[in-house]
Amino acid sequence: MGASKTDSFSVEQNEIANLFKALSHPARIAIVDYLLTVDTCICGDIVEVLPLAQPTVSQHLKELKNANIIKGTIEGTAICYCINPAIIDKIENHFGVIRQKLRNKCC
Amino acid sequence: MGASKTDSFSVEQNEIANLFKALSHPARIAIVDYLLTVDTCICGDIVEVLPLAQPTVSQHLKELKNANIIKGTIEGTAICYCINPAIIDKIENHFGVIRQKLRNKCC
DNA sequence: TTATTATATTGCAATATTACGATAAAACAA
DNA sequence: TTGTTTTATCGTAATATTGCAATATAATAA
Repeated sequence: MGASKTDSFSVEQNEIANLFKALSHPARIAIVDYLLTVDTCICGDIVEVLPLAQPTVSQHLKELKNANIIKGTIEGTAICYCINPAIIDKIENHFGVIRQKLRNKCC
Repeated sequence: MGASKTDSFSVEQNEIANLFKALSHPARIAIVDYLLTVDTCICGDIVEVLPLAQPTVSQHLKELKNANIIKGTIEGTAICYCINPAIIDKIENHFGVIRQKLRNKCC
């Protein structure tokens, strides 16, 4: 076949997998990194920072937006991007739960 | 083209992206979930738990092993799987750094 | 030795992702 | 209006991922 058997897994498992999928490309990690290097939101210079063509960057930004990892607000001709802190909390919490469960185990 | 432009990004960005890629499929999330539901390591019943054929499960386990997220030790005819706590720490730390940086920002 | 059991690998088809040129759309300036 | 700038979308080629039947391998049991 080729397509993931999404229906065979829980909503939670699919949700967290999709979050990780959004972060599973170095260009998208680089975008998040860049948004974190500056003190404010970034208006319209993301394309210049990445070693990729503009349509490719736009596509990566779209995936990060769809995963709710970044938010974009229109600001004149440019678009201002910000990281969504709630999603970072969610992922961090996911690993916190894993850590808790690992404490009760031995390997 | 089609292939990721891996060389254009830093080693760190590729590393963390590969970690997330290993966790970007619901079957692999389900495997990690399952390994966490029991108190000890699991010897040879992962295939029965997942709604996928044995070769597919084997492939997903291989990807988790390659990403260093789980470890497998041969135990007779079966293989015992465990989560690697160090990797969980690494990912959790990654988000801890992000959270710290987010504190200095406004959106 | 021959079974049996558990896991891995091979090969392939279906689908998804990545990248980018060309083009469109949206907002503003002159 | 026309031009400029910025971002999005379309179309398509190259590559990667997913899933599984068939088969191979490895360890033990009889």
